[in-house]
Amino acid sequence: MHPAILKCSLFADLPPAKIEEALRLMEGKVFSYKKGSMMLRVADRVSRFWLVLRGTVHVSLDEADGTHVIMASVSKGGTFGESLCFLGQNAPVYAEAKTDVEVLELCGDFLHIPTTDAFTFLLQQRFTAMLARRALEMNARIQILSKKTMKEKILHLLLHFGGKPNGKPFLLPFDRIGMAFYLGVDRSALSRELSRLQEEGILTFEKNRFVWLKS
Amino acid sequence: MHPAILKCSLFADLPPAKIEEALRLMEGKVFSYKKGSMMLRVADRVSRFWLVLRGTVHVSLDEADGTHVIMASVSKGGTFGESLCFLGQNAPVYAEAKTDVEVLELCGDFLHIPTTDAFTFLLQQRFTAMLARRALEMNARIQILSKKTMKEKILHLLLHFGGKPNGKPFLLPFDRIGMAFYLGVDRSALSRELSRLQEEGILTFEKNRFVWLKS
DNA sequence: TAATTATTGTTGCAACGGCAACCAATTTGT
DNA sequence: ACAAATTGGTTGCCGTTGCAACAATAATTA
Repeated sequence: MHPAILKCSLFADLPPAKIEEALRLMEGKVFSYKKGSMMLRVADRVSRFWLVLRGTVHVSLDEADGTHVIMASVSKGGTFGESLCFLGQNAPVYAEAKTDVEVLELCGDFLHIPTTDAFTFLLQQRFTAMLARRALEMNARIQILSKKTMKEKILHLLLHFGGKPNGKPFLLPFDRIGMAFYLGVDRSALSRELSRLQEEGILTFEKNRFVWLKS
Repeated sequence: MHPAILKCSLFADLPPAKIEEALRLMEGKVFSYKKGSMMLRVADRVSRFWLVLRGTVHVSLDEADGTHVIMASVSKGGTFGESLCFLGQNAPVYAEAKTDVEVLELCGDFLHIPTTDAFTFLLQQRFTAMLARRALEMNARIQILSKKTMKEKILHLLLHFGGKPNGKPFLLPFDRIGMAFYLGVDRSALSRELSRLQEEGILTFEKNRFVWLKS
């Protein structure tokens, strides 16, 4: 039983035996991918979704003009492909192992079968809740992306992931490139602005460890 | 039977009798609100969601610093509050009638009851599909918001809502303010850039009617 | 019809931030 | 241990765009 499984809201708080049962129901299989390999290609029909057990996966999209857009960066405990899986759509994106990764592949077929079995229904409910939470999460990102200045974007991101400015250090789930991507800004410009914020005495940081100084 | 109901994927293609049945199941009630009135306030417990029958609703959020952020602009056939409703969360946002509106209020309780009734299950499935599609839709918006230049944002928005550049005029579901909001840019800067695109011979427009000129 | 309000387009100014090029430090692989 | 690759920070340049103020229509209301 991999600990990352419990980080996913689908399986959180379930006793091991129930997790086994869930994995059977969802035909859970573990796969390993080498850094750089694809676990989902554009136009693939999606009928499963993925839970990342180890490493980082980038869900990306190549546009007509050749630009490469990272839609999501998923690491331990995170999932991707649920929406496409439920809809059974062809993928408009591809998923690439950014490091060596281990993923749990889950089949969504059980979501489309009516049931009165309490446990199966619980999993269906949790899946839908996951989609709902995902929508709220994306709302938060849209809110950040809509900010006009980089400073505002950064401060909102830190409040969102770091909670209240109470002097306690906290970790962001991004490296600089990932952070720049999430904010929709240039990496070097982000470094510049972060340094500026540090000079202003608003916060300090080192790598992805941040500390608020004053509110 | 209001025609806007059929624009919603929950009810699309259902015969009138089935729609009646669905509305009974979801305790559908029609409400009218005057322009400027609130149909959902911050911190309200959400156990219903809404389908807009007439007019436009803005889902907004007031931040600590006093700024006012429009999270969504919903008009005829559109819904809001589904995610919060399913999760039974308290609203982090409020919903305001931007014009006089008529909305259909729907109760989400039936979503949490296991069933083998084919029709009830169909509605549950459609609701989940709605959340999944919403996530994909938000993905598209995030993709647009992540563009670095306004020109790119505009062109992607138009491709997204107007389809292929085939010389046929198409309508955007925004006025300029709404469009600027969706793109996360300043309204007047948007007007300037649109005029520039027109000068460059890429497209023509008048109000919210646009035409691609060359690919 | 006159007055008011809403909507869209225009422009000057200043600065925010994208971009490229570079360096330093750390990590990875052989 | 060494080379190579990755990651993060710095800086100069200058184009893009936020912002404010205003003009011109169009739509609404008295």
